[in-house]
Amino acid sequence: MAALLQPDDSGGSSLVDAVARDLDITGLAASAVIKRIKAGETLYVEGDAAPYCYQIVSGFIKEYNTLEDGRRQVADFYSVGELFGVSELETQLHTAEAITDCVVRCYPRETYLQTVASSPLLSKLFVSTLMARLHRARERMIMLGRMSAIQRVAAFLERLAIEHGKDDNVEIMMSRQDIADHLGLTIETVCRALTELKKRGVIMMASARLFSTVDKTALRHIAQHGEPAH
Amino acid sequence: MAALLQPDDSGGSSLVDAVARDLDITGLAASAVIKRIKAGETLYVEGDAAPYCYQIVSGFIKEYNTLEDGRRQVADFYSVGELFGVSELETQLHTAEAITDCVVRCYPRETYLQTVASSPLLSKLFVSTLMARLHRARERMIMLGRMSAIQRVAAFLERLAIEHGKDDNVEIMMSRQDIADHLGLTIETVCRALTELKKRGVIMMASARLFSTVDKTALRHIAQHGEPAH
DNA sequence: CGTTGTTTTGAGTTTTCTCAACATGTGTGG
DNA sequence: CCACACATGTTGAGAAAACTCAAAACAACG
Repeated sequence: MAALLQPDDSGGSSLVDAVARDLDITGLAASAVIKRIKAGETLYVEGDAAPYCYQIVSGFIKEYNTLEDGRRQVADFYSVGELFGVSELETQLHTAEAITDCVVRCYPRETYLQTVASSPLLSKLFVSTLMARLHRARERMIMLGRMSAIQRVAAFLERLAIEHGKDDNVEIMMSRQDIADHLGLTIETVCRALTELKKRGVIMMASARLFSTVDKTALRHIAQHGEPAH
Repeated sequence: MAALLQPDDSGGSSLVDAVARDLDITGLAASAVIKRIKAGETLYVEGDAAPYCYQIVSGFIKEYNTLEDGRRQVADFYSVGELFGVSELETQLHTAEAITDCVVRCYPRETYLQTVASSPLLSKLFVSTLMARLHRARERMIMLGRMSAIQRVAAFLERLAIEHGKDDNVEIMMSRQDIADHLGLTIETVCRALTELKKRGVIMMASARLFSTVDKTALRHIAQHGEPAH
C-alpha cells in the first residue's frame, strides 16, 4: 500500500533536465537568457505574465502561493538542473523565490514548448518530467491530507536525506517557515516535531540547518506509522 | 493572490480528451479495448502492472491511495472523456474504483505514449492535460495544507457546481467518505460543514446527494476566507 | 557587543477527530 | 405493499492534535 509514498529519485533530476543541461539537444540554450538573483528575491510573482520558463543553473528555489490572509503554501522546492515555472497559461500561477543566491537559465516559454512538442524524444522526456511532478504533488497530497505533524516532518527529512544522497550532515536549505508552509503546519509544530525526533534518538542536529539520520529504520517507521516500532 | 484557487474549467475536459474521444485522431481507438465495470469495483489497484491507460466513456471514477492503517487519500475524481491511469512507470501508483457503473476505453499504455510523442499536435494536447492535472493537484495542496474544514467543503461544492455547469440541483456523485478522503477530513467534519452552510443559508440540499447554491457570493467568500462576508 | 532575525520552548485555546448514538434511505423477501 | 436489514448520513460529547500568543535562547552581522 501507498507505494506512492516510498521515496524514490524519480522526481529529482529527470533525464530531460540532464539532457537539456549537458547536451543542449533542444538547441535552445542559445536563445536562453541567464539571470542572477539574490537570496530572498522573487523571480516571478503569481499573476505575472509568463514569457519564460526556467532552469536552475545553481542555487535553490521555492515556488509557493500566498493566500489573502498572508498564509502560504509552498508547492515545491527546486535545485540544480530542475525545470520550473512552465505553464501552458499566459500567467504564472505561483510565486518563485530564491532561497539561496541563484543563477537561472530563462527559456522563451512558447518556443520551448514548441520545440519540445516537435521532437518525439524531447516530448517523451518532458512528459516524463511532468509525470514525476504529478507524483510528487500527489505524494504531498497524502502527507497534507492524512499524515500527522511528526509523520510529515519525518517524511520530509527522509526525502531530504535521499536527495542529498547520504544520511550524514544533510543541509536543510530552507527556513522553518518554509518547511511549515510546505507541510501545512506552523513553525512551532515543525520545531516540536524535530525536538521529538531528537529526543527519540532518530536524528541528530549539529545545528538548526544541519541534521543526520541516526536510525534510518525508525525514521521510515515514524513517517509511515507515526510511532516508533514497538 | 492565489489565482490557482480561482475555479476554472481547464482541468475538466481538455482538448486532448475531446479530440481523442470524438475524432480519434490518435488512430488508437482501434487498438483500444472496451471494459465495463460495476459501481464499487476496482479497475486497478496500487502496485498492479500498468499495461493500459484509460479513458472514461461513461460513468464516474475515483483514484486513491490507501495507507497502512486503512485511511485513504482520494487524489482525483474523473468523469466522461477524461484520461487517467497513465504513468510512465510499469506499475500503477493509485487504485481506481468505479463510483457509478462505468464503461472505459483501455489503450495499450506504451503504444499510447509512443503515438502521442510522435505527433507535435498530440504532444501539445497531452502536455496540456498533464499541466491541468498538476494545477488541480496544487490547488488541492493549498486546500489540504492551508484551509479550514468549512473552506475545503465550500471550495469543493463550488467546483462541483462549476463542473456541473449550473448552481441548481448539482448531483454529488461521491459518498461522504469519498469527500472526506478527498479533503483530508473525517465524514463527521464534512457533515458538520455542510450543515453549517445550510444553516447560514448559503446552500440548500434537496437530499444528501443533491445540493443547490443559494448564495454564490457567500459560498465563494467562505471558500476564500472561512467566514461569511460581515 | 548590541541589533536583528530565526529557532525553540511554554501555556492556554481552537479545531478537528473519535466514539457513540440516532436518523434516513434503499433494497429485498415475505 | 410492508417489514426488515443494511448501508449511508447526521448529530452530540469528550479527547487529541495542532494552533496562537508570548517569551526565551541562539545565530548572524555590522
